[in-house]
Amino acid sequence: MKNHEECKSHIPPIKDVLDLIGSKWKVDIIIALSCDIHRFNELERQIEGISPRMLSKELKDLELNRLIQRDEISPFSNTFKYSLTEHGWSLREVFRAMLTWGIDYRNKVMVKTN
Amino acid sequence: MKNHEECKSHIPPIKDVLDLIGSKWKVDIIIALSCDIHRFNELERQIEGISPRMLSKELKDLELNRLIQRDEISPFSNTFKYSLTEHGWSLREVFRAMLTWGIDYRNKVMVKTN
DNA sequence: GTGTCTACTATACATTTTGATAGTAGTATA
DNA sequence: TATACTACTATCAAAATGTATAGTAGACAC
Repeated sequence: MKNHEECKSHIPPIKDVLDLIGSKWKVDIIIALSCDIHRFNELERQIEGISPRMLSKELKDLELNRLIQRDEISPFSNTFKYSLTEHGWSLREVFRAMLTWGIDYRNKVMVKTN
Repeated sequence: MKNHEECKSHIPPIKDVLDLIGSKWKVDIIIALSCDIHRFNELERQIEGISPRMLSKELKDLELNRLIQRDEISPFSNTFKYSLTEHGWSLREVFRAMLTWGIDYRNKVMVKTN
């Protein structure tokens, strides 16, 4: 990398990604959705330890940021489904890079920060 | 993606990455180091708003996780330098993926989560 | 009309993370 | 010897994040 201003310009977009997917349950949710789990209760059951409050909140964040969308399954049914938007799917590349690095790291290093 | 167990196996390595670089100042620090800024005071000056307490803590986390290393510049000098290890450098790919996605996202969407 | 399921919301609390401020030990400089 | 610089550490407060628990409103099943 050349000069520090150029370096610095990389920081905000990278932090955006972290803001979007960095809270405790977002990765779990996005991966579940990418794996054909769509309804609130299904997510609640698949994601061990999550409370409805957190699930609801994280879903809302993701929806607000257009990574997922919420649709009624059929009118008057009180059932909804969540699914990844195109933006959400496009995170695949980021996840793949993290997965590759993370697996490699686990094999080589691994000390917990806290 | 095929079955949910396979999906789930992706989660821990991805969360490792987030644990390692997800706290408030880690990206700033790693990018500064990748850009030839090496000493405590230099980092303190370049990274706007960071307190010595946080800088110290984040450097220690990163060192503990072998993403950076700390070396004395010369013996008895009370000056040190921090630099990326090979593991630290290997994050480049992850950062590149996040940067690309982040820039694209900024151009297309962008609503703040909180 | 009672119970059950879905999809949540509300309230309060606990924990974690970050910030503000001041201080310290060692070396170098005038 | 006094001042300043490097590289931190300590203490406490504030803010952000997450948890526990209970409750609600609509639909459906018997």
